[in-house]
Amino acid sequence: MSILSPDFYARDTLLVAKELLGKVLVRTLPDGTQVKCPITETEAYIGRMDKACHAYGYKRTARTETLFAPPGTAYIYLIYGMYHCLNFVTEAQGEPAAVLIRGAARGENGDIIAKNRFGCNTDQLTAYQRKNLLNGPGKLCRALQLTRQENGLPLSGPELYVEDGPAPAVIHTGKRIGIDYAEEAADFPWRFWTDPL
DNA sequence: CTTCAGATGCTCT
DNA sequence: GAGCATCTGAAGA
Repeated sequence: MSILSPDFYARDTLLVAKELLGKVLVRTLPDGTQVKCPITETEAYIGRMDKACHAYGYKRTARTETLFAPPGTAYIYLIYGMYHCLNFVTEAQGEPAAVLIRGAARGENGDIIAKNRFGCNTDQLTAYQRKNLLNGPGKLCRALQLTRQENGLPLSGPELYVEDGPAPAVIHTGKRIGIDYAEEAADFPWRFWTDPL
């Protein structure tokens, strides 16, 4: 499998958000273990026109600085005081835009995910826990040990990158989650997800 | 299955 | 000081 290059990310954010579905997120943990997770849910944020984007109107602060980094950079921030969200910077450099990774499926070395989320082995999970391992941005970052320390990492690897993968047969589209404050942008249909694998 | 409250700390005004 | 791109456990239907 080939690693997606910066060229993949340096395109229209909505297109990248849709094409990321089915691609495989690869996280190399500090101990060297590689965990792989096919991406199942994404959202687009485009500073140029999107009041929900942290860098709306090209607002440049300490936090949004990463959104102005080259396409193919990881933007990770703390939300609600205790969870992290993983994004990939998109568009041409200087355009603050990104794709939020909201959900994924369990792939290679999935045992690590059960350990990080619930502190037990995969076969000890309840059916409910099994279905809710990676279906949210905070859960994903917890499972893959991603924090603000990993903010700004290039997606060219080795700590964090995306491999090519099969496009899903069906892509669902809808409103984004948790941005009711964003006025008209709250209704933009910029959330994309696949059927459960 | 559903709703609901609480946790918790960084960021910007 | 206010607000936030969320999650969990408890309680009710």
